[in-house]
Amino acid sequence: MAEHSHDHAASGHDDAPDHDHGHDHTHDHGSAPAKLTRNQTLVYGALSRAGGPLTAYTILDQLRDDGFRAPLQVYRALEKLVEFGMVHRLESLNAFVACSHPQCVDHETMAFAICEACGSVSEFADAAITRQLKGWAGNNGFALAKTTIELRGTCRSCQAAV
Amino acid sequence: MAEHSHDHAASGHDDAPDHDHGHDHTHDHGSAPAKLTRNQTLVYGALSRAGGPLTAYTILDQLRDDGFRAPLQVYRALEKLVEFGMVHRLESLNAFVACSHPQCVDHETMAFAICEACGSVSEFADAAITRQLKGWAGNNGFALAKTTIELRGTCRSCQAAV
DNA sequence: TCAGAGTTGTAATGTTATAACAAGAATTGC
DNA sequence: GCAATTCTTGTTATAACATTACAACTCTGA
Repeated sequence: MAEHSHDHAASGHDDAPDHDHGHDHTHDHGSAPAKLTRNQTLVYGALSRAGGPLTAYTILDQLRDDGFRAPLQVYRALEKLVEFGMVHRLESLNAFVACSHPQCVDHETMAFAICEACGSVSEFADAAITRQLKGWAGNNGFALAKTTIELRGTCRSCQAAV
Repeated sequence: MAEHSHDHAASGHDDAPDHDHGHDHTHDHGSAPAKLTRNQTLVYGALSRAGGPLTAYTILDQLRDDGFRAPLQVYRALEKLVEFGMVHRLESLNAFVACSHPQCVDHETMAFAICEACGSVSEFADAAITRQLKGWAGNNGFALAKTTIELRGTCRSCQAAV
């Protein structure tokens, strides 16, 4: 797949995320729980360490030593992590990436710019786009549940490296 | 999958498209050729008839009687049709849909609203969104090649049918 | 301790997509 | 016409991505 350089990356902890800092807020729209399960922690750790998109099967391979044997172990963890807003699925890549946004930013209308040369992904939110899409939905009586916005192209550094 | 009601639908021809009306324009950015091959015609016909998204394997099944035996026959035709701008790939569905726009509208920045209840797809273009995305790309030195915008939710008629 | 809910392990299978290779048509230049 | 080239096709096999089904385990609260 290539190098990946995600904005996220390791910011101190090379291991699993420090998921247990107390606040047990209970608004149920998909926010992170107080505590992740072992498998969820392992999968999230793999994605954080990678700093870029990984496929479920790549994650599986990386977690063999931790006892992972079957795809479903990965997919189940990913499902929850996506639900929690900690991980995003990149539809055009059939891959998953750790969310690079600190706190509870929207999570429903993120956009991703995927470099086809190096595989890096930049995650961003654009209020105008969000507004525009919600506007279309409103005008057309469409009850919006989730939005996928993915840009494919070549990132700045890969263009420079010509 | 369910009913599908694509804006496109049959507008006179129930059969393969009338791909041979003379004009041999030669701007090579992915416009339709003067003539499609047999397989391309069959695949495009299946998508037009369906009036909504089909997976490659569904198309394959529909074309058994026409001599199709292997997925590759479908994928190869789809690849060309997408290149020509006559078909779009829906990433979040792993499916394909005939383009519902008459002529050479952008084709690079279409958006799709997919009803999760009935499977219908509405294709639309929004200049403001396009502008906004190109703006982000410009500001971030990202050379934009292709954009995927897919809305998931419930269409007006499916909401009404509660 | 028991019931229930959620999580896990595992095998099998389903679905989507491509690689590799051989052969068949169409186009071009002569 | 007839090569040479190029594009398209057919076919087999395989890779890559994802889910169903079922049994067992673990945690929590009454």
